[in-house]
Amino acid sequence: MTLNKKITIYDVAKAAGVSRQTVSRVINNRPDVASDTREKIQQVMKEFNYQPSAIAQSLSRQKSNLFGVVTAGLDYLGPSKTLSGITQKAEEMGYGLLLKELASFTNKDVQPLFQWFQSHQVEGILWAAPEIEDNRNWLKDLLEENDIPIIFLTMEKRENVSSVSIDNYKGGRLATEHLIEQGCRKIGHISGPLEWWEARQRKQGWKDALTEAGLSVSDHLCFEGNWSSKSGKKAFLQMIKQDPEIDGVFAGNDQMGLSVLQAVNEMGKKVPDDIKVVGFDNLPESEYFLPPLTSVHQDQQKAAIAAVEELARISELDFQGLETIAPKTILIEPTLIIRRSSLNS
Amino acid sequence: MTLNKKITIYDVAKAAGVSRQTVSRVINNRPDVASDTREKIQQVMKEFNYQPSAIAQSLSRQKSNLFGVVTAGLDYLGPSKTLSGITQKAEEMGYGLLLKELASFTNKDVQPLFQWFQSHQVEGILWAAPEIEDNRNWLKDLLEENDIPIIFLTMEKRENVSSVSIDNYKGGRLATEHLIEQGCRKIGHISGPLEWWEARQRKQGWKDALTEAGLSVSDHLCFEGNWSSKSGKKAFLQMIKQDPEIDGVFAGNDQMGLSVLQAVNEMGKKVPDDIKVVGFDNLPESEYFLPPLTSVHQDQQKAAIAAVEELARISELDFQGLETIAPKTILIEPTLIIRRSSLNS
DNA sequence: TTGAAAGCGCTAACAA
DNA sequence: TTGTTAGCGCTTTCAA
Repeated sequence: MTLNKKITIYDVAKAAGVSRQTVSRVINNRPDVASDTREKIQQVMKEFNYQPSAIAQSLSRQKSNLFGVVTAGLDYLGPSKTLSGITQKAEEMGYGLLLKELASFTNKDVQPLFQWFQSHQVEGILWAAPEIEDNRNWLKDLLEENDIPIIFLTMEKRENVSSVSIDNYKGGRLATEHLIEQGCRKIGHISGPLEWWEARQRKQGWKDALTEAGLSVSDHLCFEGNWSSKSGKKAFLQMIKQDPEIDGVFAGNDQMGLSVLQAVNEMGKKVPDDIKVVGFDNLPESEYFLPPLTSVHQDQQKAAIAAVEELARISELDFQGLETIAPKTILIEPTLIIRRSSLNS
Repeated sequence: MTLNKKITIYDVAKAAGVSRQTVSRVINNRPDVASDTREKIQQVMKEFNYQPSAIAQSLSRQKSNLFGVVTAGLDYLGPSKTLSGITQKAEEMGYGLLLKELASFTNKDVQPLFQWFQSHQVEGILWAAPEIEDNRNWLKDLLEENDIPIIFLTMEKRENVSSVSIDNYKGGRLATEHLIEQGCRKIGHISGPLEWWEARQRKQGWKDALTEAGLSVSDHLCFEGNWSSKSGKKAFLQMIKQDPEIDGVFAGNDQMGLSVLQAVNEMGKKVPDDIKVVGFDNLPESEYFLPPLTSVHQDQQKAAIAAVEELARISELDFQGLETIAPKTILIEPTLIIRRSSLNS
């Protein structure tokens, strides 16, 4: 009893000797069906291996049970961890996912994307691509034109939009304050690309921590990388040339932190004795660097879960026509994982 | 002219003073519309910001333009690189993607998943989760029951199923042969979990390379890890205890390779002078390990692209009712990236 | 507890 | 070149 023709509700109804509506009631677990009728129908459905068409249901109910997800840079660890959290939570809550990956981080032509989602009747959109440069400029237009609930992961707080972000500023402070506690007095920062909001936040955290501790924050203490190990090394070499007395480095991510470890080693100096290093992201491998790298841990999974929950809440209310949903900004706190690279021996 | 009520083809037709059919023709770029009629309609569509409902189109055409994607372990690098390739290529070819992530690698209850995809009328399925243990046991049942075209990424060759895989066996050989060339005579292997097909393949490549070179392949030369740096270190320590004369290690991935570097260092020995190391995966960071790690590079992007192309081909033919599509197994060749960890100084 | 009729938004087949 | 008629597979009234 397989394939050939697609089984429809009509086939089931006919075989069970009832009307399509009654079958529909069974599908939707309505109470108003005689129990023997129900059983009969269920049996036929099983026998035919019947699957109601989600498409027909969506059309009829005007409800798709689908969320749209926008990601970018899936070959990076952060975005895919976030996506993983989204898939798990969405599954748990019974939502399907339509996935789009931006071709580039700075893609600004988001119109087609929204139209596509709209035409597929998604009930909400999870925007899980990082905020870079002015790649949120379309937001104001969007808010007027678009009536699909949307939630952003990782972006600057805005009053009229819901978002869930890791507190990168806090992370920057945690890292820097720790280095200060460990006795560092000249703490450099290798930032991510400053078009990234996250990179700017981390840098600001570094800056404020230094200022509060009464330490100097001159420009030649911060160099910009592009997240890659290669760029981190280059930035570090420039930095150490400008100021050979640097005794602490806060790297914008672990990859750049890794290359600092390498560069220090090649200079014939020692981490942590001569220079202490802290990274960001807490890669699984960081524990195995030489020496193991202290790092700021951000729980992207947690952020993703919060985002899905909030979106479900919003879209549910939206569906019921309650328009008065106040946008909400959720911040997730990072934590510092301390390892040898930053500790006095 | 935004939102409020959803604009349908009917609204457009009325406003343009034509029938819905004619509008439909314009939507689908049919030639048989007078050019002034077409312009008029297009203008109305623009004015109303009209978007045809993909759901209604799917139902009517019996064609969704959607592929289903199954992934697992998105927080690992491999699966997300693969997924990234899939999204890019699918986008390029005009397919949307419905995404599901398996809760665990060894999930065997795939029935609901298939039913869900089926109910959404996906035109094909990309199975991008690794083959582990007997998590392909459902294949035989599936092939009978399921009529959706499906293509697997990374699995053992099977006559009746299409798949695209990296040639892991070849990768294992490349790594090992390279170590032999560099003069190693006692080459150990730290494998991934042997329930993984990929891990078994890499190991077999190692074994065969040794055998062909006339080197011994005793059991205490291979230990099993679980891909993590931690497990790699443990495996290496066991190995070196059993046979202190080991002068080369082929690690099943770069993470485990990394911890071998660490462990050797802690023993007071040197890589590559005392022990040479090769990894697998060629992580971006591997270039910055101490010393930089030689590694087998697998182009998952390429595999993903091939898979999408093949699936599109199959599903297209399938849609036309041509049932005679011979399953195809595509193998992608890995390459060896040579760095200091394996070179004579 | 069940069924008939209408409709979700669109397209295919046929006529005009 | 355009319109009419019938669906696609299901759900939602409303009536029986």
